[in-house]
Amino acid sequence: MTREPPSLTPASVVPTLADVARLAKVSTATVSRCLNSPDQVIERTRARVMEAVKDLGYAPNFSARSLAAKQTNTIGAVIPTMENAIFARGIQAFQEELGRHGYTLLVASSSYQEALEEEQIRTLAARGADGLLLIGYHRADHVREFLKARNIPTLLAWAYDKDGDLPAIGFSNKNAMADLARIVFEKGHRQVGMISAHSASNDRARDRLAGVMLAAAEAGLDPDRIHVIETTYGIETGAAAFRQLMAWTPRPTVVFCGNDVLAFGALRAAKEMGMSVPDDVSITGFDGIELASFADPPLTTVHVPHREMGRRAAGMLVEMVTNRTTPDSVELQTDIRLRRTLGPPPS
Amino acid sequence: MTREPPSLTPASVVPTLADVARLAKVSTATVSRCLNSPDQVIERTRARVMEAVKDLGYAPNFSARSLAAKQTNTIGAVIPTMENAIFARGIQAFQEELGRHGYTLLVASSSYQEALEEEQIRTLAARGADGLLLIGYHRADHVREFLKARNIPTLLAWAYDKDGDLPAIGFSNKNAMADLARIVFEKGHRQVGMISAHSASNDRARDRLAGVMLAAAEAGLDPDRIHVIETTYGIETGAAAFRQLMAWTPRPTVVFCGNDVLAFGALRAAKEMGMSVPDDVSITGFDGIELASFADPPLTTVHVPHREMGRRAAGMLVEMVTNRTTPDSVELQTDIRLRRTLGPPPS
DNA sequence: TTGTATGCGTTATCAA
DNA sequence: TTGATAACGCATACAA
Repeated sequence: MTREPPSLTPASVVPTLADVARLAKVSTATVSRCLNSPDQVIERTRARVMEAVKDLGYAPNFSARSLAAKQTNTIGAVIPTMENAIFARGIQAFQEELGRHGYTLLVASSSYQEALEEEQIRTLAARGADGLLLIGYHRADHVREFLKARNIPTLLAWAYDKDGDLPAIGFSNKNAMADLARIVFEKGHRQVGMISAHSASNDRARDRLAGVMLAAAEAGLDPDRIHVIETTYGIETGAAAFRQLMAWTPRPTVVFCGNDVLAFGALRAAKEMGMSVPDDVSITGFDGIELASFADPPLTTVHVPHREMGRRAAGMLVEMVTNRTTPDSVELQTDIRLRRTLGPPPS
Repeated sequence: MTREPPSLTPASVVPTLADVARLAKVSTATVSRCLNSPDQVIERTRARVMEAVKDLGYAPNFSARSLAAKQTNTIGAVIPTMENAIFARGIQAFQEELGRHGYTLLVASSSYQEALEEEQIRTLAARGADGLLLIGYHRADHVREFLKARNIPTLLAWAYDKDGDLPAIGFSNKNAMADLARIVFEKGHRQVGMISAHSASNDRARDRLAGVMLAAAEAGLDPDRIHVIETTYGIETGAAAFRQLMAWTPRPTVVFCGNDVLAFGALRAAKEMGMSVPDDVSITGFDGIELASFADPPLTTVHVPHREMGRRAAGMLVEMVTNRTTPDSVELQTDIRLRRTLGPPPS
């Protein structure tokens, strides 16, 4: 290691504010102003400073800036998993819009585990996230309190409840699923199966199930006749659940799936069992992933505007963070995509 | 705004080291040691400190820690887009493994635009990312120099070149595609189309194209007879490219697609044109996304171990960051999934 | 409009 | 084993 000279020159590998100030022959305060509120400094000196900035290739040290300014320009998001295309898609749009506002995204994932989500929330808070995006309403009380205590602007997505205690952007999972279920019951289905995500710590899953139940009740169906299997996210698990459902007597003529990936699994299992969809059994999904229309046969599902949700969530959160305001929740519209996996029950 | 008392009590909303030190009646240095190198402090005092930490719900301020320690425990990644399932999947695994090592992931996306990627790299550097994950080899010289100058450990993924100047974990896009193409040519195809991602700033796309060309040459095909269309990522663009290709004379009997999503688009277009796959035309993909086997008919493609790549990339990067070492590049194996979209050419 | 000086919450060096 | 105390790089209140 060679000894460095006493730093008359900008010797360091990465230049600092002081280096710029020295080169431009101004104080560090002026340099700082040039970068953060350029209008507060006269044209002439600003030009000089900016040139020094460029010459040195200076970029502000983020940690120092955050420490001094008490804000990180970072938004944290905790999602179940990026492997789920709907979150990947929404988060991508979220991140793009965040970028336009000068914010950076810090993502963490919970793998659908409540305890992990909590840990991630704390981590993001410790990292000084200026705001947080979380999925759905379900959350332990102490987590809500933590959020309150730290006073971190928090927005929920992928769910909407006009009476929720935190602002949200999303849709009514219950109503959306109920709308689909009504169409299904109108076709005459009376033997019903459902493959749901684990609902214990997942209000979206619960609400979708509730939607089916609601429509069933309206159609005069005995809720006890609806056989529900809860399983983890995945094609294989969806397939396994479908097989279980088909062993039930009387055998369901329709299987509602809590999301499109589970539906893909059900579809595969049906094919493997030699069943024809929709002649022997109808299958529906939820989410409207792009590939749903490529299934064989194309999948009936509820389409959700994931990108729009992500994009607008970013706008809302930036607003919340910059103005310390609490916006009204936003309800997005979903729409039903009727495709060939849904038909009348076999006669 | 009410005036705060001179802070005899831990008045602040979020507790600091000093608060903990005061409560535990030790110096801040000791508290810091308890957290970072617990073995340097005697059991008795450590217990006292830890209790204070718990009582106050203290969590270290990340910015301050980073500033003082000159490391952020953050790894940055710039990917084209999370909407591409292969990156979502790989990054998810990357992030999980990173978490196990105590690192946090900062993701940015370039939307497949070279200039944007550069900007994101600079942003991540300014944020003090301890290490960087980038996709593929293609990069402007000044970006490579920037990385060198800042001395940021950088790992490349989704590509492998034993002579590359930066360590990488991935596979040979050229060889993988050539292997597939050889099988295709053995089936007798002589009229060839290819739908490729834009290759100007994308070495993976270039290499896949080169793979087809290599196999074609081996099969004694005139490279000029291979019609290539470059397009942006997406189902619709894939479909449009396919239609163009089918207008070519003589009409291709096989269409290689640079990735599975483009192949899905080609499949859709074929169906819309009333063409039968593979009787009228064969179609192949690349990536092996999970839903490829659900296409109608199921898609022949090259399967890449995305999760493994992400997971191991995390391990390598952490190693690079902690030990300031440069690992050997790792070559992963891909495998060909022959499915029904590939058949012999129509007779 | 610009400069001075202080503080942000940690880590780390050096003594004790 | 522990405690003072000086960085770390920047923002900002206050002064000039």
